[in-house]
Amino acid sequence: MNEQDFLAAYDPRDYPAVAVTVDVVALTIRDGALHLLLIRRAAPPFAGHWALPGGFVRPDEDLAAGARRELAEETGLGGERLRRVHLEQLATYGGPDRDPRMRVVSVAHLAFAPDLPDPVADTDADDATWLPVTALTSRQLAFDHGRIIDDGLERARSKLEYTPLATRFLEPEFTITELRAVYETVWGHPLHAGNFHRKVLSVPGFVESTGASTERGGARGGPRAKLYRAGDARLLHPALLRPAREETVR
Amino acid sequence: MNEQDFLAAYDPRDYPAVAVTVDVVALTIRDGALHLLLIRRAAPPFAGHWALPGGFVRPDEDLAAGARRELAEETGLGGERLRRVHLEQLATYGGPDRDPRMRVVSVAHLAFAPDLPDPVADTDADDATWLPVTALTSRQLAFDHGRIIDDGLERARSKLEYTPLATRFLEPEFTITELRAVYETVWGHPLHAGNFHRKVLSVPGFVESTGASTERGGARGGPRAKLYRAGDARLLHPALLRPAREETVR
DNA sequence: CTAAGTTGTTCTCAGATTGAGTTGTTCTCA
DNA sequence: TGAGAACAACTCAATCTGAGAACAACTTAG
Repeated sequence: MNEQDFLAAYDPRDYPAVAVTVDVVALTIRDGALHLLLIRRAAPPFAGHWALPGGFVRPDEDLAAGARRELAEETGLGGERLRRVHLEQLATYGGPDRDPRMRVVSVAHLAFAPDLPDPVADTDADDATWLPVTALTSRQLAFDHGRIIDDGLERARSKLEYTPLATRFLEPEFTITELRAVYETVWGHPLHAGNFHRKVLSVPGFVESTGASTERGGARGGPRAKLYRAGDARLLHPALLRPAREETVR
Repeated sequence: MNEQDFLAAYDPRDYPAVAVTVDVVALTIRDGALHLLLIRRAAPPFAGHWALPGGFVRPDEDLAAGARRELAEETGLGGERLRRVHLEQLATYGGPDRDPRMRVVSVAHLAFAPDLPDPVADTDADDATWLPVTALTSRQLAFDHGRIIDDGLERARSKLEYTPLATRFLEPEFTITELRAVYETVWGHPLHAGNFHRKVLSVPGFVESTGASTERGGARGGPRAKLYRAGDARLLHPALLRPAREETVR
């Protein structure tokens, strides 16, 4: 039987309930480290554990809209700054036993945000914070959120290779060094400054010059850096590949 | 309110019903052209239109298991040959008005299969066939399946760049020329035979030699080709990039 | 059986891209 | 004022890529 035949004869109330939620893996860079927005659960199951921000999709909203709403609620963000956050669908997690209470199919999303203020104290009991991704063990995480986060991090690392989305971690105007810092913290290892510079400027549409420079030199000296903004490319051609990790063959 | 609080106070029967289905974009190569498994709808809505194979997720099954089951039902495939089909999650489509009857959230999957027999006549009224992807206009497709197919094709094209999954379109033993033909039909343009050969053999873990050769030369002459099987790499390093299309910047 | 044409595989070579290091200059801090 | 930092540009060798040629092993047509 296929989907449509089934639906034709289907009374929703007769069927085992499935809940559809959206969850968000929201990443940002603070103090040179990759951080993740998490919520501390007050109630069981998994009381005291960390969980991804998320909730039910509302009847009138799109999945992406739901994810953006959840992000807005949890960060207190709105308007222009919310619109600048990159949001994409990550994957959907729907194993029968993800949640002990009922079947929950969760459409996970991935967000890249510039450094944001600490989440506002929400009306509900749970508290939200940005946590460094290195500070997490999967034991401290609710449900299968450890797995979702791992998938999100891997997706983020590979997205930086072939899209200009690294710019979404920064303010609209940035220096090449700031952009390199994004790559270094997401990929977790240092890059050659000169080669990175050359590459970024040579990929068409990655960045465009604003003509201006920073007001001051670097914190510990050095000349003022030129400022750039994101270009109009959606994809990087050629890509900016991360150096092969030792074990290319496994 | 977040997901977990909500669920704690939640009685499924009170909530607007959401149906969760899995759909499959199944691709194969027949006679040198990329084909897609489609089902002709008998009943409205979209009677007479083509639709992706799919159906409800069962209470006890995983999303991936549901997709594989749908694929098995529609192709009549089982056992070893079904296991060899590559299946991955594509994306989830859940706009409020996708289906005129009720809210349906559909988790689309993408499958790569070697050339398969024509689908068996199923018990239900609709008939299933492999159709060349070029023969489709979005008008002839039900729901938002045109969009899903487009996303699947683009994903397939890019997966060939950085994974060895092109081998999943072939039998377990294949020649380099057959592998090149997969790339050419999925990407839609010819590749340089010599360079392709060099590249495939130089990427660690892409293919390994069986030591054997084909029984006969090509249909119109030429030497026997060496046979290879898929190697153990999950990712191609370095990737096999498709030639940049003219408009890299848009 | 032979000739003509096709194809798998390996080379060659020029051009582009990459990795690594150097240089020069501008700036901050002590 | 001097020392150190860091932006930006450059150099050079190693590698990778695109394009084409060579050649032997095969096919079919005649």
